Amino acid sequence: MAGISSDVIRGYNDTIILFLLMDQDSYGYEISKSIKQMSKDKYVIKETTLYSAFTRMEKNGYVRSYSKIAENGKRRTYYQITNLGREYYLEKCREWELTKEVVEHFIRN
Amino acid sequence: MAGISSDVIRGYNDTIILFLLMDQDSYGYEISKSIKQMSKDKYVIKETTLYSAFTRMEKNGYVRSYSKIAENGKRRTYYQITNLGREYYLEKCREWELTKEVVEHFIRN
DNA sequence: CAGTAGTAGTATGTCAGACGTAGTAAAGAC
DNA sequence: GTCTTTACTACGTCTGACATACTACTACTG
Repeated sequence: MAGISSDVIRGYNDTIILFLLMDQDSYGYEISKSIKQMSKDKYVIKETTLYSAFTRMEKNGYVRSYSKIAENGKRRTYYQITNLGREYYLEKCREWELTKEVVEHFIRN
Repeated sequence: MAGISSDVIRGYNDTIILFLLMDQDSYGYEISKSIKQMSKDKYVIKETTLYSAFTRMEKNGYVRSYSKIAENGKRRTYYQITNLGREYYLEKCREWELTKEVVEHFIRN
């Protein structure tokens, strides 16, 4: 078992992305690199998963997007977390604690 | 937030059910009661989710089913975990530990 | 100077798991 | 004699993740 299967992390991709937007705006490629790095290569988010998460979260009002020309002259789509996104993130964190507690009753080490 | 949303636990329903079959054979209704009780009402599995998990796991060779007439004279479908099911369960437990480690990097308390 | 790797995405369609709704049927509770 | 609990089955829908493919520009590499 090299990495993490998608169904396990399902429902937490949004949370992970929002976490990375808490302190500064960011864009797809950078976020995917951050996830890979922070998880020590244990989780590499798929591009399509990432970008569809952005679309969904923008629709839900958790993030806002804007275009910016980066230092290298290339256009990038940046994402900014909204207040609603921050609330959602914190709610998901509480939910995670609850889930963890429940699941661990059924795990044998 | 009363309970746990389905997408969070997704991918762990099979594991939870297999855990409850580790020590003795059981059937749908009993398993659903056990989950509710062990999670202190924090997680109540939907009937359709439970029974479709049985079907899937039987197809995958993780459980075996047989009909039995219970004390009360009613017919019940019992499920028994297989060796493959036990292996799968242990693999999911290891996966859970890994997932937990990864997700917690992105959770703020 | 061509080819490859990295950066930064978009488009389209498929699949699996969870769930909503509904229905069946028999036993026990009030 | 109706309501609740027990014990399922059938069918259709939705969502998130993913496979595949494509665009386009930059940097490096031999």
